[in-house]
Amino acid sequence: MGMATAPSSRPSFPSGSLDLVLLSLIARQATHGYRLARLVEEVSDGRLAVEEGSLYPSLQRLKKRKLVEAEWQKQENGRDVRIYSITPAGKVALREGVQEWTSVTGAIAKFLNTKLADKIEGSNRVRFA
Amino acid sequence: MGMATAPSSRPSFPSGSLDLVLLSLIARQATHGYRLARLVEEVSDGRLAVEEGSLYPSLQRLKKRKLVEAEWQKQENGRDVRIYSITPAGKVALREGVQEWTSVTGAIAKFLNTKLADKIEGSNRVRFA
DNA sequence: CCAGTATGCCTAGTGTAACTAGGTATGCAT
DNA sequence: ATGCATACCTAGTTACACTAGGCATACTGG
Repeated sequence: MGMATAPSSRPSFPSGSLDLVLLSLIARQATHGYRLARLVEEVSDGRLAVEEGSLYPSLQRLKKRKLVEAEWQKQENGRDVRIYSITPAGKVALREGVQEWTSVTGAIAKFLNTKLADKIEGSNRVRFA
Repeated sequence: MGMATAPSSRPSFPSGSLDLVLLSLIARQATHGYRLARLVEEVSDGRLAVEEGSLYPSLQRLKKRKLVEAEWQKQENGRDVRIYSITPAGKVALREGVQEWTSVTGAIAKFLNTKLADKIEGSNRVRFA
């Protein structure tokens, strides 16, 4: 309590996944931050949302790690937007990151979905109780 | 140093997943903390590892939320261990948590795996640039 | 004309959770 | 007796998603 708390029902990005999701979007098409936020909601059918306070820091992290480049561009509507595009290093990091993420979430899914009874019962390999 | 002691690049749990994984293990069989750590490594074939500095705080969170109960028990080998078992509320939370986790990681996987080209190209629904 | 809304970018501060790096203690081998 | 595995715990660090603002421009309706 106290704070604006317990918004526990709001879907959020598990720590570490946001950078990867944004990088994957940028990899397919260079765009600006605001549109990335829209794409996240659109592609996930509203199941995910990036707050701007998460979005821009994430983009800065990607930029600092040289996985993306940023460039100011003037749009047709006259607005100046920062277009982010992926770098070669970004493509490598994306591939590795996806693999890592897939591996970890796959392992976690095994805990959450599988019947582990046999694994646990047959666990006399583990010598204690 | 002691035990398995991960090479520092060892994959870690995305934020929020550890409580869920531990709860799922406890749900199948009441056990103590140290064994949970072993089970995590064993079941995940070494892809995941819980450090003790993550393990015990996680168990305390679960206990505080009344999703598990803890009880000191003497083992055959003479050691006193804290046995954690799931509560009815824990079973509910586990079911909901798994569903939530599955939904979120499923949505994320769509970004990471799918060819989004059409989705993005056909994005004139989004009226800007 | 002016208000409101959507677009667009940014940052300081907060809370949480996984981790680092210790500490304590016992049982069992060597 | 010296270490090693077992077993538990906590203080402090770090990373990051989020809250809660601020700033500025374009377009719309009244």
